[in-house]
Amino acid sequence: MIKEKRINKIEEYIKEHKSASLDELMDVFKVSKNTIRRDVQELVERGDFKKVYGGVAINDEKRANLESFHERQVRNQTEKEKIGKAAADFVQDEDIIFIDSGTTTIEMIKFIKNKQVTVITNNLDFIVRALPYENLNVITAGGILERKTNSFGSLKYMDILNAYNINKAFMASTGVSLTNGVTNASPLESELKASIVNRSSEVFLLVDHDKFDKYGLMTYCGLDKIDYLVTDIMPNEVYQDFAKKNTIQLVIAE
Amino acid sequence: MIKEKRINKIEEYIKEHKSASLDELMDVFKVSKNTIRRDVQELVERGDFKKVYGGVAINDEKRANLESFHERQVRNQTEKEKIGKAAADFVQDEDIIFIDSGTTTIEMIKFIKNKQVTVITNNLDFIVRALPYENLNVITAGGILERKTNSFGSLKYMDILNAYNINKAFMASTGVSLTNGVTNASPLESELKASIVNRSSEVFLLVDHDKFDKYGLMTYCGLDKIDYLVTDIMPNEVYQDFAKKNTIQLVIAE
DNA sequence: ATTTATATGATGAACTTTTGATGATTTGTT
DNA sequence: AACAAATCATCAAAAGTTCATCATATAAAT
Repeated sequence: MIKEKRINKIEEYIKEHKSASLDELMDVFKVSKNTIRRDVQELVERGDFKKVYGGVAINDEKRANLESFHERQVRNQTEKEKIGKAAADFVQDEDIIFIDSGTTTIEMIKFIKNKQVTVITNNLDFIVRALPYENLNVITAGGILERKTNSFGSLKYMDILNAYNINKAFMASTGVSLTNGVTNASPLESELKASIVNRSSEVFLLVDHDKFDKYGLMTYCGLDKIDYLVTDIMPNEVYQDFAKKNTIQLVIAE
Repeated sequence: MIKEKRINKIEEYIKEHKSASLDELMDVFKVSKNTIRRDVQELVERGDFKKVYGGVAINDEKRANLESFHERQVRNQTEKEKIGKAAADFVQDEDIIFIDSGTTTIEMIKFIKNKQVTVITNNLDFIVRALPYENLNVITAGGILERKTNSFGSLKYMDILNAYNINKAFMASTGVSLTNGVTNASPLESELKASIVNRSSEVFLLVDHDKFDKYGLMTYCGLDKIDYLVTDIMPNEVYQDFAKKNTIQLVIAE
């Protein structure tokens, strides 16, 4: 087994057991104590763990932080990345775009990070991941931090949205259906989303295939308000017909 | 299988397993180690992966991102932490406080993380570090992301500030002097800061000793507007006199 | 069908990283 | 203070890498 893999396994092991002695790790991974020591040292330097005499333990200060960023989006990762890429292809230099909260929309960062765009977003993960790329002009309307979605929920209609003419809005949703339209789970965010959809010249909806025929607590716009529906699998005929009738362009990623 | 397809499969494989040894890939994809090596090299050049000894692993760019948060403030760390603690001692449950941007104010997080407070802040580092503590109700006015300070610079007076009656404002400064008052370097933030100082019932200024008798680009309030001056070394008599005359309470940390 | 370009596999020499062993030093416990 | 365990520093063997070269196979273009 290569070192990298072993270190990852050790990381998992410690996370599972909350702590571990060096002898224990030595026994489980069948390498010398010396090697374990070096591996542990590396893990400690990465910041998730702290060294204790004779062993290693999780550093819970940073733990919660890291997990919220690292381990969150896993379900359908590759699909989401594909959808994000397909959507990002529509972004051009000088655009003023809105990026909704959600795990699909955040994947767009990888594909627009070198473009010259103004991004308006309430998505905290996106903001943090945009930090290294100075060409991205990032603006947020602010509001109350919602930890469920790592986003800011607006209290009321925000002035900042009036100041910018949003070109393209990239929206997410917890469920899409013909009868209930585009829905999400957070009342605080609905008003903002609805307002964005109305103001943006072009509206993109990014949803993976298993969001169809489902719906969440609040409807923030009808499906007919969408201009581009970006997803990973061609939806059934009912949606295809609806798209044709309402001039919604279906974009199937990859 | 065509090269492109194989490379994509390898990409998926590595993503799924977090890392892989060359031998492992050789075995799975039934090509020579030489080819695997070339494929891996290409994947590494694309940026998502890094080469490790004996194999390849995912390039955890998120980790680098987070490091920029943790490793940034180093100058006068201990002093700043002390000042942060001294200031945090004034924070009580149910307070509505404002936390300014800056490396001193952010230290307060460690000492208020278990209190029941509403925090209004434009300090992005603070927001991120407050994520794990659900008892902290975090609100931001938003605005344009300024990478120099990792904070949001407001465009204009924000409604959100009217909605909350800020109890205690914990302000930072790049320089303090009797003649120039309390100054900072960012024009975008000055207006917000001035408005906060006016609205908050109690104003705390957190500065370490080497900020005295210096001044920055913009003055956002006179020194007399401050109610508590929290620092690490007792300032000279001129400041002591001024404090006495203007009922400013000097707080010397530790 | 022939040429051309690209992709692959095999080999070997020089080089680098990783590992476990050893012994000296530090740290925690009684 | 005395003891045992843990850590650190150093070193040589083992495993892995890089690079160049060459032969072969496959795909694309004419």
